[in-house]
Amino acid sequence: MALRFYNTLSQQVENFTPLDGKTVRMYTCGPTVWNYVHIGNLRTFTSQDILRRWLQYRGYQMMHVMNITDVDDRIIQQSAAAGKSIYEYTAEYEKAFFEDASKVRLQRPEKICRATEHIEDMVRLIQTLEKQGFTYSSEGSIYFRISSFPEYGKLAHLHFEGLKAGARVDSDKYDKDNARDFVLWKARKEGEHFWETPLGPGRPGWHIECSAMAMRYLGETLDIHAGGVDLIFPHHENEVAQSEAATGKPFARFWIHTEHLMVESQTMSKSAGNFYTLRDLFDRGFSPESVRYLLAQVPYRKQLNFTLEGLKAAATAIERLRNYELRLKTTKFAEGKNVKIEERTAQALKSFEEAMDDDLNTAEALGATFEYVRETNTAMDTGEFLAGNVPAALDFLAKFDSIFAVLEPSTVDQTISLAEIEALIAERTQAKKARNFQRADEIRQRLLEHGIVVEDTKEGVRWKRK
RNA sequence: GGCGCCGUAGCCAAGUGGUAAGGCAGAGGUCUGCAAAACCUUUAUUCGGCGGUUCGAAUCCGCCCGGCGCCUCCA
Repeated sequence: MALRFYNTLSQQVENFTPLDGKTVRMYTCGPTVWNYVHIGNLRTFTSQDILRRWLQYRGYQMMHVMNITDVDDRIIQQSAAAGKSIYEYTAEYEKAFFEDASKVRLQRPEKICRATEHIEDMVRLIQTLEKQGFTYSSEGSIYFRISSFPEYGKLAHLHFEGLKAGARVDSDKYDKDNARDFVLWKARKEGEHFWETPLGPGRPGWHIECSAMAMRYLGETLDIHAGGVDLIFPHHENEVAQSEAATGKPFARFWIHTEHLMVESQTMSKSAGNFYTLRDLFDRGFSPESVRYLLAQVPYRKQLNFTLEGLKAAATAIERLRNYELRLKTTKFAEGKNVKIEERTAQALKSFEEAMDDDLNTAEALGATFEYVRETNTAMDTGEFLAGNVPAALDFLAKFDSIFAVLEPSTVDQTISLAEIEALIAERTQAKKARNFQRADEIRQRLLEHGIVVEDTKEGVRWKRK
């Protein structure tokens, strides 16, 4: 079966191929850098990371653009409260975002772009819309007239015909013809950051940045546009309207949206305030890999219930995979190659790939992986697994990790050197030979304090980092 | 009111017409000086409830119950 994704636009799973057959041009809505990102944000970014990793696995080149929203109402408000310029204020959170992103092993998009550095692109796009009659001005602000774009609502599948203008929204405080019209350019307000432009002094509306930057770097029609489900309306809907009104071409072929997560079965939102940041979880002793694993294990289109118990389970599951990898790398298997096991390895890889091709079914992909691990562990116990089977097994594991990226431990104790570890282990082996188990256990305990676990196997001692 | 999603073992979760993957936790066992690791056995005759369609349904249809989302800033 071909690679396929659920497309919000069609509400169906569709086969995916990039327009030019080679390079996937993808735009994702990045963070608004007004605060630390929380795990809800990270779920979306992690699912997009899995998406881009899988596209690359399938042989495509990536041209992935992610924006940084560094000017909006909250930023203006918060920076003013902190007595900083918006640039000073957002620099701190942008830096924190990239630190967090790298902790959970998000690949860096090919292009990162800041809204404040693309004001000219936005102005030009607004001018194009003005010339074509899609806009109107009111008190220095410029609005998009949704009644001029008949397909408005096609992404979010909302139908507005029956609704009276202003029926649901308090339109008094806006100088809009229709309450659902949205602002492209906001007139300057006293004390607020503004740009002097041909449109007059002011700042961009929220939606225009994504259209302007996406089209600037990716052209008028993107292969994929992704974000969290809450962005479908109005953000993405408005992007569709303004972009397609300007170009007359489809803005994005695939719209891929990640479901929200819940925390301990409660809804989570910035406004509700019940959210964890990555830093909170590190403080509780959880590793970045555990967070990544937990976020990645539930398919992106399903709500994920984030719990601390789930994080512990994730940590244990990762341990199991690491132990398996260690066993593959350290065991002296009998010579030869078991054909049945080679076939089983190929089959496991195929199951893994088919699961990922199927709209990124990570749960199924993990199932295929663990099933294989259990079966080959058994084969190792019975001696059926031979030295010649190791390369293919390691290859499968490497492929798994090229997507999930959890096998490499991220915390390494630097207070003890390799030489010291080896020396202590040698001493312990001697102590054991002399049946001085007290000394042997003492050494094992001491190493454990450095996060090193010593294991006695049939073939001798081996150690690993916890 | 409109649109959409979900409800599978203690927890997480796959499976969308052919007789319940996987992970974690629990119990027992093998191995071990003790551990660790690994393996084995065990844990849902059943998939929110009630009807219907079918040779056959967790999977399709109807109704009901429960949870969530969007229609307003939000990943």
